[in-house]
Amino acid sequence: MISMLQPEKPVRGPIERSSTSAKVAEYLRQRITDGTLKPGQRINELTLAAELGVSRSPVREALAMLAGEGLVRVTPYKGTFVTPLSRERFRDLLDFRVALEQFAVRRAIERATPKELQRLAAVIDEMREHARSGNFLGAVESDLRAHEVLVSMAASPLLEQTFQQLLGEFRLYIAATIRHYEGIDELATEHAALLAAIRARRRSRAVSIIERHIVHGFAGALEELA
Amino acid sequence: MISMLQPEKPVRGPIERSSTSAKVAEYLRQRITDGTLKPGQRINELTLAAELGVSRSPVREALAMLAGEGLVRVTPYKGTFVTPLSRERFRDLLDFRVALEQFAVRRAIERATPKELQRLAAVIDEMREHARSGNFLGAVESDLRAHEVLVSMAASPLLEQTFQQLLGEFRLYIAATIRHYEGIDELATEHAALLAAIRARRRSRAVSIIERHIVHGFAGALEELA
DNA sequence: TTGCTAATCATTGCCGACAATCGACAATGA
DNA sequence: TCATTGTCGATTGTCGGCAATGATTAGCAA
Repeated sequence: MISMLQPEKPVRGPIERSSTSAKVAEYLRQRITDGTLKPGQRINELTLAAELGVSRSPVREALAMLAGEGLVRVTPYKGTFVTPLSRERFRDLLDFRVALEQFAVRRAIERATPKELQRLAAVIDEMREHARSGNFLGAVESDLRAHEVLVSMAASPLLEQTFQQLLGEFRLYIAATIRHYEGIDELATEHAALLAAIRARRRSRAVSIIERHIVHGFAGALEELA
Repeated sequence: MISMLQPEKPVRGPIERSSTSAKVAEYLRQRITDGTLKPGQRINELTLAAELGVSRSPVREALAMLAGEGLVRVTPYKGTFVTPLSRERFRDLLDFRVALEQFAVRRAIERATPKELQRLAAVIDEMREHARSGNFLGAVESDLRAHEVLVSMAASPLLEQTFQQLLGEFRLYIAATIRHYEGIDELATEHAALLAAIRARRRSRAVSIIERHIVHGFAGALEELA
């Protein structure tokens, strides 16, 4: 079923691997971050190869790439496993994400263009609209997109790459704790406040808003995990 | 010449790939970070495989892992190349490194144990001794080790992994600009000041010291690059 | 039944070979 | 002279197979 392979996502890090293994890698990223492949689950090379209609070689290369990105763990002769969840890991992800986004905010204040700020505003509007109409998942997606836009405003490829990687793993936890999210109505409000602080170039205020937004937003999820 | 392969480094991220490809990966990391393989240089799979006495499969898997880590770039049917240097990239590395280490400093102030602080002090002594005896490379290595210790004090696996990755690429630039480093005598002094600030739990002071230390230390190198 | 040992099976690690593609150079034509 | 096209060698991408390792289960003895 080669048709299951998506047409090689154009924007995903610096990699442009030989279409086949690149497609397998992208396929696996999808399956991992959307929860089809669960944390800790084993990935059988032969099964996967048959499923995608390719041989094991590109599959193994794809797995090696994902191992390099940290999405899976490989134990020699035992197998490849989706990186498992843990409360400590989530705590670490949260803390590190706060650090990354604070950096993003500081840089955004220095170098964001009006156009980019406008784009962020548009995403926030979208978020507000989703919240108003009760579209829970839509609001969460908009929230994530807003964070991506914020990070892109920092104009740092390294930050961007690191954040994308982190966000991939982060989605695992979002998927696993989705029921613990409350107060999506506040999401847009908080983002709007952040945007205002960035526009006003109020560094310390913006930095503390983003921290509160992230920590507060996932406090419940952290509490209920394992 | 299988003997050229190092005995699978135990501490290097989450990976424990099937010894052979893991060894090849480690071998390549060495060659890349010590400058034997220069930025932009092509890596020939067949040559490398023959050189190490293995087949192309583990070589390709190793290259895929390094691609995931960002050390090399793969272009389909054209080849694998060591990630090239650029002034913009160095600028980005510096900025991002500052952000990471500032995070590390803040966390270290909160949770560093006396034992860890003592270990850092020992490395600084070592650094001072190297500088005094004119051991240039030794002092630079001690400096890097001090930064690693600092980062480890933050007790954040994500930070640690990200920093290690960044440091790998950073070494490329250090190797390329090694002649532009002056004032190694000040290195130990600056680290000592940082350690004192951490011990005194003076957050903002420690954060600004680490920033100055990094930015100032590589200003000359940045200037002279390309 | 329980615990240990050994054989069996599934799965991964590695290899050699073949197909696909690229880059360079020569041949052709305007 | 220059651009275009065709060919060839080199290199990469993929495949199927075999060996090595780990997990499972069957067999046996206490």
